Amino acid sequence: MSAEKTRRQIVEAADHLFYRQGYEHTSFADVADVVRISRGNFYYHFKTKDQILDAVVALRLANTQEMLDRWEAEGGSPAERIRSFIRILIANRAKIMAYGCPVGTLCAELAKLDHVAQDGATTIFTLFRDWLRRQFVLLGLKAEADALAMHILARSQGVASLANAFHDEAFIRQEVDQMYAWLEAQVQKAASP
Amino acid sequence: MSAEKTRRQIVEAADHLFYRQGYEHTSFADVADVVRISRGNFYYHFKTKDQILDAVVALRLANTQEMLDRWEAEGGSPAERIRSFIRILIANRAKIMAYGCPVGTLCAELAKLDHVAQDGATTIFTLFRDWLRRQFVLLGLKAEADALAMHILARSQGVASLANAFHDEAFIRQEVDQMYAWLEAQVQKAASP
DNA sequence: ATGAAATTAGGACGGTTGACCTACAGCCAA
DNA sequence: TTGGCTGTAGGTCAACCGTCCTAATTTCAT
Repeated sequence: MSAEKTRRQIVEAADHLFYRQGYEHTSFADVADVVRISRGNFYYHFKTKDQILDAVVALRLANTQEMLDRWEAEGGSPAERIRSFIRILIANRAKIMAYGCPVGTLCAELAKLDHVAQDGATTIFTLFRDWLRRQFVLLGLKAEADALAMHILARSQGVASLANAFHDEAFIRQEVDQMYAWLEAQVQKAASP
Repeated sequence: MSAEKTRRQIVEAADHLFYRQGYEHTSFADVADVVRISRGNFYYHFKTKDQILDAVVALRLANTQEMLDRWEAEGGSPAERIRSFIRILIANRAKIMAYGCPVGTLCAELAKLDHVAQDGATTIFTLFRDWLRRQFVLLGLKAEADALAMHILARSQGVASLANAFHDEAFIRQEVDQMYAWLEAQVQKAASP
């Protein structure tokens, strides 16, 4: 098996486990067991646990960027693209209820560990933030675009947090509907100056 | 020193450390160092780490209930009481930016650990939820009261989450102002049926 | 004052962790 | 065939974890 393939398997397994169990609670052995390799082989690809985390963050950054690019390429209106973002809560509702938001929970954990990769994790948020801001600018809400982006990002985080705590799917749908309505109101506001 | 006092010191130190470092990342030795007692003495008061967590959750429940009771006793309007809740974000902004929301981050961590005390931590949320619901009922919004309570709880969680990730105080103030405005709109809606 | 009970100190225990090392198998160019 | 390089296996290591035990000290009722 090629080194590149093994490395990718490690990172993907770590990504999965970090999301479900948290970074600290996941050991080398956990990841090695999933990939079915020895701990020694593991060490060949990654010298430290921090290096795995860096690779996982890089993977999530790439996956996020790819998703945002795809939404942009699909050619809908800015409003429809923002709805795609909101729709994540519905599409991933099962995982969110079980493990929370992958980005939010990782940032929170690294903040408590005072980990060096903290900024890297926050960069995933920044990807969403800048992308959303751009959509609001396209909607003609240039002055408030960043605040609107942060607002909807915060709403999503809040929904994920409580959905995780209460395991309440109806709550997710209810809040998502409100976010759609809120977005529609912003679109209207932009249309009538 | 009385056993009760030592025990209280342990629980308060653990409460503090669990908030700043997380539950798993905090060891017996960490807590013992803060309280300045031996690990052996520690064991006299708490047999397992889970027992400490239970005590910490109980302490937070009691403190939360006491705060809510105080707000209720202060005799303001229901709207003013809800504003007291929103104001937490401002009052605790420094800690929130550094460590996130104490309730939300604990629930998220315990969910990932699949810990038995998970439900206990969620109960703290329930305290806020029921209290807020009661305030909205008093405002005359009985039918939507629970949804409104969950909504504002989610907004708070979202603000805490992003404030923690971005360490952005201006964002907190901005969102808090919007929450005040949102509350005012709910009050108006209740007044004009 | 004295003995019993409550409280504290300090260390020992298995077990797990991240980190590290060496040995070896497969491969490919010389 | 040889020898170097890549990739894998398995084991070792010190450090730390939660847990547990015992002895010493303090407290307090009698």
